[in-house]
Amino acid sequence: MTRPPIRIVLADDERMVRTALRAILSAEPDLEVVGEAATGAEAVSVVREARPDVALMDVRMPGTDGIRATEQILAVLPEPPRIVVVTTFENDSYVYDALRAGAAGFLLKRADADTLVRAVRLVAHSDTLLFPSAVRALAAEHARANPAPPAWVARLTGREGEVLRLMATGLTNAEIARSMGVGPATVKTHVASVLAKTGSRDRTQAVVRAYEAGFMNGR
Amino acid sequence: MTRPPIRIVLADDERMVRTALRAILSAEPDLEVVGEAATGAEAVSVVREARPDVALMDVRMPGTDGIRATEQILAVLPEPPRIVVVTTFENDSYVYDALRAGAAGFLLKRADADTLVRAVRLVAHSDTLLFPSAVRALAAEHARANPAPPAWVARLTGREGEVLRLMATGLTNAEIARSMGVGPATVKTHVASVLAKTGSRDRTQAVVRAYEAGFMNGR
DNA sequence: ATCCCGCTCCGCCGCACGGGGGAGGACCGC
DNA sequence: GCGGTCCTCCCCCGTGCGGCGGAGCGGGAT
Repeated sequence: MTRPPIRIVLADDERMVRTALRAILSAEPDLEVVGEAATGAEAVSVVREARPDVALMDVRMPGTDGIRATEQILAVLPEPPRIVVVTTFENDSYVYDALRAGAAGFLLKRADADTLVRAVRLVAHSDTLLFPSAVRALAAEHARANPAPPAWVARLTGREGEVLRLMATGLTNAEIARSMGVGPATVKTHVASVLAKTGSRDRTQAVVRAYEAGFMNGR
Repeated sequence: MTRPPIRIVLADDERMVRTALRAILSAEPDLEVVGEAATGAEAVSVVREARPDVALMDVRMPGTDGIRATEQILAVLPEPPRIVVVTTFENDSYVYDALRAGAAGFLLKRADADTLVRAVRLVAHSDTLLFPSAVRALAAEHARANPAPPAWVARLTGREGEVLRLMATGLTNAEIARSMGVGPATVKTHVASVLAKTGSRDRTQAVVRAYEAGFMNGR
């Protein structure tokens, strides 16, 4: 069962990293590096030209980063490569973005050569492997849970934001006033502004908007 | 580089499934089925005896299901096997539970033999593979985003639940009444019950509770 | 047959809330 | 200096909301 070699594109802004990766991967007979890129934009065009099976994509790159490049590749190409996103720290928020962008895999730079090779073979050969729709669903849920905040969030002034947060904990105007150390009339003014800017008629609607907008994420 | 064979335990309540899995896996020289179990409890004891490298765990089993068995195995054994959870439908809520329980992999029953074998080799050989802490973090976030609903959720009657959902979209009592096809007085009664059962004084507080309790997950 | 519960309504009352005004002071940029 | 924004606070008024008590009706349990 001899398969054609796995075609790989490397995208990393540091030449040394690319060289190291190429050395590791080229040592395997079934792997073949067919292109390199130093920027996100370059990665997109190189992938479009070389049509690899797998792309190793660094997150931090000048210009368009690896995440955006991943999005663009998956959006543009009809049969995109499996994209493995590479980063240094595992607890990066990049992880979520990478999965959401459609990355097939996620790899740490500190990974040893064996792990790297195995990961490449894995994503290349598997149509749907270990975490098929599961990860996708989790990432989608993450996206649903952390949507892009609406425009009105930015328009809220500092005080109005405070008031909205307190509103969204179920406090009355009087309680908010005490909590903020101002008069009730002031709170009423801020509440009115919040209602206007959020397009709500109720404080209840404003609270709903706050939650739906992810404004209350983090207490 | 000849390694010792990968020791595998199969846990599935259907004998035919176990037989089929054993047939597929035994055909590979580097795989060895060292035990079978038909229930979750049995799986725990068999794994404890046989000390396999990998356990294929069906979710639906009489008594303790695969998820609980996974939890117990990982909690009890010092060097637990890599557990691959097997189920029929990929959009099961089991997926989240499996990942949260600490399953190393997730496999669909419709997977072909090649995928199955590859998955087993994969989880067996990899200390930390493609989605190391990423999946764990996502699953943890899922757990945080979907906490166990408070007791009052169960106490709500059907109508009260409907009213709460409509409240939590920012509707007034009159609008809820129209939306439900009942009189405003009826809605007031239900609202009062909801406030009492949720321990809220406001409709606003009730809405907050609804969101915090994950009551509004899914629009 | 009885009780309990859920769903459906009614009236009355007090009040926090929201709308519509206005006003003064602090800060910033042109 | 002057306009703009933000924060602060005031009054009046209408009303949606929530608390209280009561009532009829149907179904399931005992």
